[in-house]
Amino acid sequence: MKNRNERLMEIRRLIGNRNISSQEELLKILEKQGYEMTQATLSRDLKYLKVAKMPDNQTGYVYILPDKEKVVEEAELSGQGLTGLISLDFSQGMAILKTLPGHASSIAYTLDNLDAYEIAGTIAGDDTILLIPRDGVSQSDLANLLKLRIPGLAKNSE
Amino acid sequence: MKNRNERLMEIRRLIGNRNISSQEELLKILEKQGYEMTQATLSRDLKYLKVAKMPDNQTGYVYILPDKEKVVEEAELSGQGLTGLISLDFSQGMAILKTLPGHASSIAYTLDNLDAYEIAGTIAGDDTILLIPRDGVSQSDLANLLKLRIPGLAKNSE
DNA sequence: ATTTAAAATGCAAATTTATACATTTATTCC
DNA sequence: GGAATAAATGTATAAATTTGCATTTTAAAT
Repeated sequence: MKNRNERLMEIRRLIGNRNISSQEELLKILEKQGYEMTQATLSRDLKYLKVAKMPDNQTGYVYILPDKEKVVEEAELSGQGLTGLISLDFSQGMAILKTLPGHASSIAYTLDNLDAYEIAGTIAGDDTILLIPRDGVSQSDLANLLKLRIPGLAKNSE
Repeated sequence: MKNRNERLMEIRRLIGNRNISSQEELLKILEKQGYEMTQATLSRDLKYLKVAKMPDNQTGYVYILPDKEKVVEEAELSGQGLTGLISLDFSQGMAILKTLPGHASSIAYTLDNLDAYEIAGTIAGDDTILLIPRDGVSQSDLANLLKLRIPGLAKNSE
C-alpha cells in the first residue's frame, strides 16, 4: 500500500500540530484531505504510531505523540541551537545542510533532539550535515518538517 | 468517599509500578485492596490524574503517568567494546546506529574490527554511526549480523 | 446544629475505541 | 507470470471509556 506511509505521516503531522480529541474528529480532517478510510483503520494507525490519548483541561482529551513534548522542542528551537544554518539541499533521498564553519555538530545535535519521526539519523562534519530520513519519508515530508521547525531557511533545490 | 486522595495516590502508584491495560483491570486490583468504587469513578480519577493510555507492544495498551520520562535504555555491552550503543535503524539500505554522546567513533572502530564481510565501511560522527553494507547484502543480513554480535540492542524500526 | 453550596459518586446510556473475521491488495518465491 | 504468503482494510460488533443526571457525602457558613 503506497498511501499508507503518507497517511501515517499526515496523521503524525496533524496530531503534532493541532489538538485532536477523538478518532472521529481526526477522521473527518483526513477525509477532507482526500484520505479514504474507516475509523477501524485509524484506530490501527494510531496504535501503530503509538499515539496516546491524554486528558486535557481545554478539550477533555488530546492525542499526543509518543516522543517528547512539542512545546519544549519548539521553545528550544526558537531560542537558539540553529544559528549558523545556511542552506538545505536534497540528494540521494537525503538532506544535506550547509552551515557556517564549525557549526555543523551543534546544529545536528539540535536536529537529533527534535526526536522527529521523519529523521532516522544525522552525521555532522565541520560545515555540513547529512540527514538520513526514515524509509517511507518523502522529500516533501522532510522539507515540510524542516521548514516548520526552521523558519527562514534558504532552500536550494526542490 | 472517606479518602479520595489516598485512592488517587494508590492509583498513581499502581500505574507507575505495573503495566495496567484497562480500567477494569485496575478496578479489580483496587477492589482487592479494599477500595469500593465503580469504573465510572475510576475513569474520572484517571482524567483527574491526567493518566494517558498508550499503545504497547506487549499488552496492547498501557496506562502511563503524565510525567513519566522515557529512560534511555543502556545496553550492557561492556564486554565487547560496544558500551554506549543505544539503537539501530535501517534507512536507504544502510544502518544508522545511535550511541551515547562521544561514543560513536570507538564503537565504529570495534565494528570495523569485526572484519565482517557484510560491512563495507563505517562513518562515525559524535553520537551516530552510518554503516554502509557491501553490495548485495540485504537489510536482514545486516540485522542478523548485528543482532548476533550485539545482543540486547534495541531496534527502532519495526 | 441546620442550612447551603460544592464535590464525589453511582447508575445507565451514549460515545468512543478496539478487534474478530472476511476480503482485498500487495509482496515474495518459484 | 502465477501461486503462495503476508499485509492492509472494511464491516460489524464487542469492549472500553466517558458523561448526563440524580443522589449522597463533605465542607462551609452562620
